Amino acid sequence: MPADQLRRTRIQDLLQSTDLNREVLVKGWVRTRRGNKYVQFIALNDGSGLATLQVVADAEKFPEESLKEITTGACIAVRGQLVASQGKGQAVEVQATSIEVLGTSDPETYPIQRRGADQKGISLEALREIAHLRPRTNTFGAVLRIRHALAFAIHQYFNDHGFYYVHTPIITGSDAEGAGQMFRVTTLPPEHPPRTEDGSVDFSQDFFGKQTNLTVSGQLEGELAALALGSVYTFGPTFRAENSNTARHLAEFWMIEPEVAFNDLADNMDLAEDFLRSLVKYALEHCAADLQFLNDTYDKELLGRLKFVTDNAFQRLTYTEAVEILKSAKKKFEFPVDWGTDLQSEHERYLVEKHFRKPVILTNYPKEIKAFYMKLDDDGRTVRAMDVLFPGIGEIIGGSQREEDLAKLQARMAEMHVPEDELWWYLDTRRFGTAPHAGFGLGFERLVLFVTGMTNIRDVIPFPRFPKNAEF
RNA sequence: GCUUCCUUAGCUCAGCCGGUUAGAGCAUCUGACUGUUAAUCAGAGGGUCCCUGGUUCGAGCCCAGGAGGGAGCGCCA
Repeated sequence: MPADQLRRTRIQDLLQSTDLNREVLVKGWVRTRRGNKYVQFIALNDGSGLATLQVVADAEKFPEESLKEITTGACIAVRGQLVASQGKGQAVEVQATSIEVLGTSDPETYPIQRRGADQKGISLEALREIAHLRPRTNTFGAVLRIRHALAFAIHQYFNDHGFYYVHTPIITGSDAEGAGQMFRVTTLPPEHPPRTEDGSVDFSQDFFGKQTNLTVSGQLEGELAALALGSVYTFGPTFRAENSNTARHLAEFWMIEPEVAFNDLADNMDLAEDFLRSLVKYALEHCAADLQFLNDTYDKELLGRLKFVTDNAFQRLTYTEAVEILKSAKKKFEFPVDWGTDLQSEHERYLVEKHFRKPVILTNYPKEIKAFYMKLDDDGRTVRAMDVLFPGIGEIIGGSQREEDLAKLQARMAEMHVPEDELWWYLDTRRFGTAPHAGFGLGFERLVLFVTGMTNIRDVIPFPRFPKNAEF
């Protein structure tokens, strides 16, 4: 094949190739270059995997002066022979015949230099300041590949189980979804918005002719779709304008929300558990090298924890049973446990990490501490809610069987001061062919947190959005 | 939003009781070395000690205010 018709090969594919002594073309970013006046070695990475390809440049073809621009961070295209390696660190390498520098990288100012001996390298906090370059690191390459694999596995799971992917709106006309503070969407001039006669902002002149916000949940629209298509799910961005400063919250995050007609709470738990387990299993099977790297680098118990989730049933118990366990626990809690109040992080962590030592599904919470749309239990005190609690993460899933009875739903809305007129379309589902149904929300980044073993949610999304930060 | 800790070279960090010209490792640059792979060895350059004000003969260090960051909590996914 003529050289100029040669097509680029992904480095990951080359490293697994047994078809040696052929001409190849690779393109990627230089991790390191080292050597002497006779031979130079370039470690090249193209993002197709964690491992680098060793490119060998002999001095007879490449005098050292010609390699000046091949510095850490530079982008190069290499033609050469794929050969068995003479060195010990790799099975194959590329003996270069030509190297083209596609993009230089000033070594004095490129911030991601190779990590040296006896030092920790750039901290995750420092990398957050250079989020535009951090995908070049081993850690973020691994996290982003795993994030992709999990997203793919989610679609595959639902497709294989007869679910339809519905696209719920990102801009919503409702501000009564009950899931938190919303970001306003408007095209009105911020300095001098049009006013009505009573002095308030005249949103009838806004783009949509009314107040609009970014969605905090696709659930209500998901319920509409489930009551037509049977089994559906959403997977999209979600926005919360809460001033949350924690390692588990983002202002912009991705949420997966399955909703299934005719499912009750037990079906909902079965779905959540099987779903989570299959996603973890997918990652273990398809991201072995990246997970091994994260296990070795950050958390020696990561792989063990993931395998534990795939091999063991989650512990299911009611809120009432959990309160009894916590009350009889010897541990002194900062906040007292009492039936009717929501569990604190320390209580959830005790149940998951100390008492059961496995993922826990808590159900049947007091109605006062849960959303208006959850189905009332027969005792009139609790609702058919479920929270899935994971070690290190806390609440990874929140869901419920929904109240399908129109009168009971309206009564709950009145109790909780949810305006009926804004949700007339939602109530219509209970007027026309209502049906039992259930669903839940899974925070995608919390799933990625658990699977990667990262400890801050800002490190599992490419460009995190959180209070006081919308750079990049 | 609350509590608490932190901010010194590109990165990771020392810096004693407030006392001369600010320290290390790595990175970067220069040189040496015939296959390296956390390469090795020698040398060099590199500082708004987060900002503002104060105390003091003298502040990286003490005090006040501000900014930014981490951890924990609340809200939740």
